[in-house]
Amino acid sequence: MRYLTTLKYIDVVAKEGSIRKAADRLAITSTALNRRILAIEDEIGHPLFERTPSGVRLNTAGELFVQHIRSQMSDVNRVLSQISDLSGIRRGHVSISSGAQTISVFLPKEIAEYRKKHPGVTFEVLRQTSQAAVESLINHDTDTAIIFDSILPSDIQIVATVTQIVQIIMAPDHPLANEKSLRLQDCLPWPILMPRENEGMRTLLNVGQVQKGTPLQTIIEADSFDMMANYLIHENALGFQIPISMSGQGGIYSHLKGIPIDQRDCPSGLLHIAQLKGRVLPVAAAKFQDQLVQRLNNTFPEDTR
Amino acid sequence: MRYLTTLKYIDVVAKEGSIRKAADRLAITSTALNRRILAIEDEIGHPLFERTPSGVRLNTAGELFVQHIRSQMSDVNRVLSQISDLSGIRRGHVSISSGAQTISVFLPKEIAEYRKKHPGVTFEVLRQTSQAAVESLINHDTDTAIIFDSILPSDIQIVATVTQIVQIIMAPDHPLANEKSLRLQDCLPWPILMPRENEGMRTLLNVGQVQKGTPLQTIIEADSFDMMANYLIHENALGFQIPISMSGQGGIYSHLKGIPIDQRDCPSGLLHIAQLKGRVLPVAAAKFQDQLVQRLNNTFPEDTR
DNA sequence: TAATGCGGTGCATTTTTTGCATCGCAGAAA
DNA sequence: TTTCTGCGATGCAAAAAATGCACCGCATTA
Repeated sequence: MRYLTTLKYIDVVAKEGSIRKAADRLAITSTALNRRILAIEDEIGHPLFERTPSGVRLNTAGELFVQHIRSQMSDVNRVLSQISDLSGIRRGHVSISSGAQTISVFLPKEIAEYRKKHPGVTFEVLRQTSQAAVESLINHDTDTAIIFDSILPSDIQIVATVTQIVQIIMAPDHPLANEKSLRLQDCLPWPILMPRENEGMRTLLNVGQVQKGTPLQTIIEADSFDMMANYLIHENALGFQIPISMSGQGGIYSHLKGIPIDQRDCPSGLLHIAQLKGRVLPVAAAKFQDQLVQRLNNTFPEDTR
Repeated sequence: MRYLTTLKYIDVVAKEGSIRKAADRLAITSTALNRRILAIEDEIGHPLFERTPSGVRLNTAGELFVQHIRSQMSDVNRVLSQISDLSGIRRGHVSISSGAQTISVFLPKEIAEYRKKHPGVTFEVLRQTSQAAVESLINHDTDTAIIFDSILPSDIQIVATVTQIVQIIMAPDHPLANEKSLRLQDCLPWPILMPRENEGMRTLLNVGQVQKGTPLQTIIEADSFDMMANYLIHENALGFQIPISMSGQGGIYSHLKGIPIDQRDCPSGLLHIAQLKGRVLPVAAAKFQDQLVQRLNNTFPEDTR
């Protein structure tokens, strides 16, 4: 969209923090870019950027304006895809923020299924922490997010929520593999693979550890659940995972055993589907989100609100 | 905003239904305008207008796009006024849809009070029927609306609601002037001034008339409540009005007597403050709306939800 | 059948945008 | 300290885009 170029330029400058760098990325001269910015600042009657010796930085007005720009640009895309829809074929692009828990098993299956129905739709999947996912939603970088966390800020709209009980995973020949439920004490003798601090699950586990003062022997801290799962094949250690990550057939998790932690030791977590509040999603994204919500509610119906 | 010119042009063309007329109004040549439209249609990859021998008309894609345009333009204004706010003074513009009931007494008072606090804010008041008010909200022609009607479509967000009992108004020396409450039967002997069909109040009165089969002697049908009120000074007739229209001191209503209709004959009406659902209002409009809501809730606290 | 009013197009002109060379300025490096 | 580097801003000429004029083809209407 030609009429959005200036806006796009401003957005890039804001992101790069330098007119020259942005100009480089946009394949134009810094002069041209600089003048466009001066022109629009003049039109608004208020500067948008603060000039520093090392570049530019958004001021308050700029923050407001850039936020507006992003919302406009994503709205244009939505309308454009709606218009494309009129010709029959569903085209579009969906971009998703996902936690490490759902990205490897759950999401590929859902995307594949959606693309069977609408081959014209393309996807973009970002693996992010909860905070990063929230930021991406706010910046209009992603349309929808799957977030494993208890609390979300108020400018995020929660579209669906299911409860996920944390499970302890281990090799199938592990001595604990036949228990029905495990307490944290039971894990003390074994080496532990722990999710990293900024993963939502770690928060839940911390509750248990702090409350009970249980000193788990953490031997590996990682932000990849797949890596941890694969490690369990080689050493008789214990890892953590939530049901949704293990739901698919095939893959590493079919060779592992998962046993729920006793609720007294570790609260169950909440898995949310979320989007930016008040935003109208592009058709493709909205439909895909619908599918996610339905799948979640059907797969984990125990959640009674 | 220069980058919005093309959008603005499209909006005008859509409204005028003709490129040449629109070009005239925009003070440019039809050629230039025509080419801008062709260019953007080309860019979108889909025509926005249907060409007829007598002009152009929006097609479905166009409808979608124009709606988007309007929302963009009003959002720009909101952001711009927010940016102005940063410099201290509150500037802005509020445009209001109002029914005939509130426009002459209630609104002027509220606007005057608001402007005492924020002299930089300008106002635009449209006297409209409920349906027209709803349309104006949807088209982003107005920011907020005061609507006297029972049901509103779902794309309108009701911000506040108060109950208004219909009153029968008359000269203070009218034989009925000392009653505490009146039934429709009591009005039969007197000439009646009736609001027009598309006023919300008429709907309420119809309920009573149809139910009871009461044949009122309507001598004047008008869409101006002020006109009807002024008429009552000259003939011993009866008119209708709701409390909010009479609340101010001074003006014609201080010389008239208002007596509530018995609830069995005429249901009480609902007065709503409403806006377009999902829309973020400009600061000035939002603040003014807040003031209206507070005033309404304070003046008519009987509404207990 | 002529006249009117509509949107679309070729071409010259005007306006806007861009790129190049260059300035002044403020930290970083020597 | 001085030098150097990288930043945004600006004057000027070239390139690109938007505009206006004259005109076309077409459908409706008087």
